[in-house]
Amino acid sequence: MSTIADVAKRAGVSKMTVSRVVNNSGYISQDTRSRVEEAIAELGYIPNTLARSLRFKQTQTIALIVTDITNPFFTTIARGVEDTASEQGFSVIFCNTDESPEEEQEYIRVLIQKQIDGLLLVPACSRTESVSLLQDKTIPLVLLDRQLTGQPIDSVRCDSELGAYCLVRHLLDLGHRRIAMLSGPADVTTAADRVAGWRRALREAGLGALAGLLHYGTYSVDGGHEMARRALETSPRPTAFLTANNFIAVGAVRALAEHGLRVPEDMSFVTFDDLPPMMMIDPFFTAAMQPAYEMGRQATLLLLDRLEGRGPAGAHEIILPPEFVFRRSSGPAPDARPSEG
Amino acid sequence: MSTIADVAKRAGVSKMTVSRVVNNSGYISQDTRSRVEEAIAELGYIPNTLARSLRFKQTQTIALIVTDITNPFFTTIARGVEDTASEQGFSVIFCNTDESPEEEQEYIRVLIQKQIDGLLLVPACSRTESVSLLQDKTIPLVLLDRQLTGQPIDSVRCDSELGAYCLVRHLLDLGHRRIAMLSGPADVTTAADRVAGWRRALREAGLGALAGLLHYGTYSVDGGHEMARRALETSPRPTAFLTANNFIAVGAVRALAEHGLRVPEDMSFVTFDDLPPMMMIDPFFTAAMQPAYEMGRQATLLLLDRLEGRGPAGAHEIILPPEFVFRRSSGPAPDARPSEG
DNA sequence: CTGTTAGCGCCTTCAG
DNA sequence: CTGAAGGCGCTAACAG
Repeated sequence: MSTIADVAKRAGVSKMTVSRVVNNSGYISQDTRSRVEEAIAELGYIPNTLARSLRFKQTQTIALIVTDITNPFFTTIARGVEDTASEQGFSVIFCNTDESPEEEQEYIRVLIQKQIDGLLLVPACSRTESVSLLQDKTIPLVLLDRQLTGQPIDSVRCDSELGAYCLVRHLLDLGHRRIAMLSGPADVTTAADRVAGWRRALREAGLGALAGLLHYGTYSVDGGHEMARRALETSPRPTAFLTANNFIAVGAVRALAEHGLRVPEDMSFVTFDDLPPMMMIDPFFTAAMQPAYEMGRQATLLLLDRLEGRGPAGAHEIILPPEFVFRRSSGPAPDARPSEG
Repeated sequence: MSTIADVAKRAGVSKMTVSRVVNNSGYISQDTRSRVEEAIAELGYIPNTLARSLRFKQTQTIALIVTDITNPFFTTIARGVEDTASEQGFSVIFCNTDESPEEEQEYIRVLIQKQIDGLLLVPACSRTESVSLLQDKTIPLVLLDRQLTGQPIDSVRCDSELGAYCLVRHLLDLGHRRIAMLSGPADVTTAADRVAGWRRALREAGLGALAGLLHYGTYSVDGGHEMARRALETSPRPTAFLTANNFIAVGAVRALAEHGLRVPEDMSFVTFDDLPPMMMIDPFFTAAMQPAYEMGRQATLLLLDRLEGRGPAGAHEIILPPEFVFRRSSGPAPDARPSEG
């Protein structure tokens, strides 16, 4: 691994001169410049960013921490982040917490050690311990998708309350009255917001009695499966499900199949997050789609602004609207259907 | 951002003593140790890994470059890599080339600048330019999934030739005789290997005339769509498709639907890579599944061995077998079916 | 236009 | 058991 000193010696100049050539700064005679460039080529010299960062106290690197790297929603966010960051000459370190606050804390520690310039975080829970580390160090932070309790922090998310509200309205319009909510963890803000939207729509429709209709679980296939089983045991049985993310939806559909129930004939179905279009053979779910790529992009732009001391004073909240697709998974409520005889 | 000097001053000791406490090295009296620990806690001191790496000339960081981060096959590999690396105290930088050799070259450059200790690479093409940079610097390299032409390099991959061979045998057993191959880019080794397995199975079955049956394209939904369209124009039309990855499979299924063809009645279908089980409502494809997580894990273990100068002399090739699932997408050939009247 | 000095934060080496 | 000096590779600030 040749260093700037090796190049300098070979070209018969000082290290400073080499540095100037490499960074195109200051005045250099054409003659020495080409001698230096020649030496660089001969040695295959590649500058050491570490040393540079040590001087500049900045690494041109940001990190993105998500809770589940297998979820296409988050990989799409990741693409938005990566594309936007690299446009501006920043590298991204991706981390995956598996929804564990402890892992999150540990990653944040390591990332601070690595001197990242800023962090994009999908928090594993709404508690605020892990980010206090960052705030002590005044490392800019932008929250993605989920919020934290307590003081306001820059954040980019999709309007979950509205999304849930509209999905429920759609079901109400189809004649459904018993609409179960299969949500995420109670201490994750997106789950709480989606419950709030569901609740509002039902209340407005005069359906205040929600006993047995609300279920909390994990944002996973197993979570969806388990909540659906619970929901199917209630009596009278719901005629429609609202699921709070794509994994929950898949788990719930499996549970329905195990019970021999058809969608939408026996159970209508609406969900947050579509399945990845790439992998979809048969588009099926009525869904509130979150603009994942755009969320990643906006969050990165905001963070990079903060790095340069720009952007609005105080915490900035960017809330993007969901898009809706209406497909086969939602149909009329059984008792709202024309009789079949 | 407090430094080791700040802690030293506050504890009334030298920087060296703080360093020894932080790294648990050398002898320290219990008294000074607790004084130092107290100062660390008060200042929220977190060591600067950059400075450390500059001294040690190693960063405890490896990188993984894949060609398509939206493909679940690669994200599963990524999980295997991340889990294994962090077990051993290494961080991972993930990069995405979008199948572009230029992006690949650029990433490798940046990663060398960042002083990564080693690289896991899914090459965008079989040419060898981009990795020569690494070899100059003697940075350990392990290839994943795909190989390069020329000199042998440590690599971990799945047996593509065998996988394709077995899938075609399955189709032959079902009575198919015209089996089209929809493969990836001709200059990607996995695509070539899968073609080779297809070819061998057909040759052994005495079906040497392959005119019009072999198609090369990109590893994408569009690629699959386009190859399937081409394949459907040939006459006589094939009765079965072998697709070289999951995206090609999805694109091909869509093309079939557009032509009003049913699977498997009008066209049988086998593929490499399953769709992600997480996202699957209706398991459908007969597939050769590559052990993605295990590939990531094995590759990382090999790379970490190399970092410590361990492992077999010469290039080490780890070839894992595919697993097979037989599902609804493949059925008897039309003319092999019992007549229906 | 080019070179020298000094220091980013850390740790190895060698004295106390 | 603890500390002082020096250097990892790079560049800003100041000479020349």
